[in-house]
Amino acid sequence: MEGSTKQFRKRNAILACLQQTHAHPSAEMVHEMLQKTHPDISLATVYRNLAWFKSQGMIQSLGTVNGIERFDANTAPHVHFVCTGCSAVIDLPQIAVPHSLEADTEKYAGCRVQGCQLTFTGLCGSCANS
Amino acid sequence: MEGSTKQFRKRNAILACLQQTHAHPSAEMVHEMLQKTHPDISLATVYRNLAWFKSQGMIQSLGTVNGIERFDANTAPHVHFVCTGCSAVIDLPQIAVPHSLEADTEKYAGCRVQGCQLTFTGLCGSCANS
DNA sequence: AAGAAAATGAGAATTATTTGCATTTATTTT
DNA sequence: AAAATAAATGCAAATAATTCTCATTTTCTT
Repeated sequence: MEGSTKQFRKRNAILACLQQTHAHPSAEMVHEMLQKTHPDISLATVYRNLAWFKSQGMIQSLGTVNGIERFDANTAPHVHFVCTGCSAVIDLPQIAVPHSLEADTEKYAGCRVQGCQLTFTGLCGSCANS
Repeated sequence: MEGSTKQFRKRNAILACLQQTHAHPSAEMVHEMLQKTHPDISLATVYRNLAWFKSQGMIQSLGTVNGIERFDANTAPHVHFVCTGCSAVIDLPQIAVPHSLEADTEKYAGCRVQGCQLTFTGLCGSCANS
């Protein structure tokens, strides 16, 4: 056997695309980025595979920005900044949500916390100067 | 003149509806809640007025839960918990995002922060026991 | 009361996303 | 290695939340 060299070529391309960018792309952005190397990939396949990776916990969704869902291959919890001008999403790996807030949430809401998302909004550097 | 008693009756009803609930309703939930008192209100009017209140900064959007936008009459920044089981949204007024994180964000992302949203996800009390 | 402006209802239009189904590609079995 | 099975894909149609158009009604101004 020669390994899994050719398995799931398009699926792999979609995941690789997400892993190689920091743009937190939408399905359509992923589709467009793949046009160069995989011009025959269908938008439905991109949607299907993003949903599949998400269900497997291999990627995460940031929710929607302007009604469009954005994805991130980095599944570790981390903070984001979303620009209301250009819809860019920027990672903030330097910032952490204090652990104690999770315990407080479980206490006050009587719930079991599984995830956490902190998003700052505003104008990015370029949009602030224009 | 007898005041503004009858002005914008439906618009007012929509805002009052949002202010009287802690359910963080969607447009359709607002429409349904209003059926009892305003059975002739149209869903388009609910959407239109929610968008208008939002543009005026009188309400805020929590973003989408399961692809559906949810609204909150409380415009003060506060933390939310979203149940992945029943899509309920719970306020956590007891919890605050440390102020320093905003300054850190501006520093690391080179941006101007205008808003902040912290959302915990997981299972609410009822959904955890089922 | 008349005229201007704003709000509304009804349904069509829009748009991101999902789905059905026939076909292609990969994996397993013999 | 060929046949049989399972998974992945493309295409186009279907969904579903939201927005928009336009004729009508309500409210505000004068």
